[in-house]
Amino acid sequence: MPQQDVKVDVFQRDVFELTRAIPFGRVTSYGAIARSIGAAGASRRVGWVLNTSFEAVPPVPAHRVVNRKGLLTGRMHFPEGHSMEAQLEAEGIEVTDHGVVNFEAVFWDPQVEWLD
DNA sequence: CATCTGACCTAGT
DNA sequence: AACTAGGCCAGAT
Repeated sequence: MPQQDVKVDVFQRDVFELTRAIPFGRVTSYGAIARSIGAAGASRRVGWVLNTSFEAVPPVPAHRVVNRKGLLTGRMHFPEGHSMEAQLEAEGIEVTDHGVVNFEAVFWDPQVEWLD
């Protein structure tokens, strides 16, 4: 197996695992995920990987990942009928104008709060 | 093969 | 505070 594929698989596995650890009703950011899996600066790749997460089992709550300002930058990539905003609001997170309301209060930092 | 693009972020000016 | 540049790296053109 080519080295590159291994790298991708590990990165993908880590992103999925951490994203699944986001508590119900909380959100985190691409950069926070990247940092806590030892890939600081690779935040763009996090989004790329999450785009492959919709059919993963167990499910990956990709809707709980927003950008640093709390904006739903990934909202166009969600499957039809499962919009990011709808899923967040179903968890009690208010969303206005493509952004999480009271973002700082619901933000979950894996580095600080992810005790494994 | 060369460039551009993107679910982003940090650091420097 | 606004802006740019650079880094990340797989796909698309």
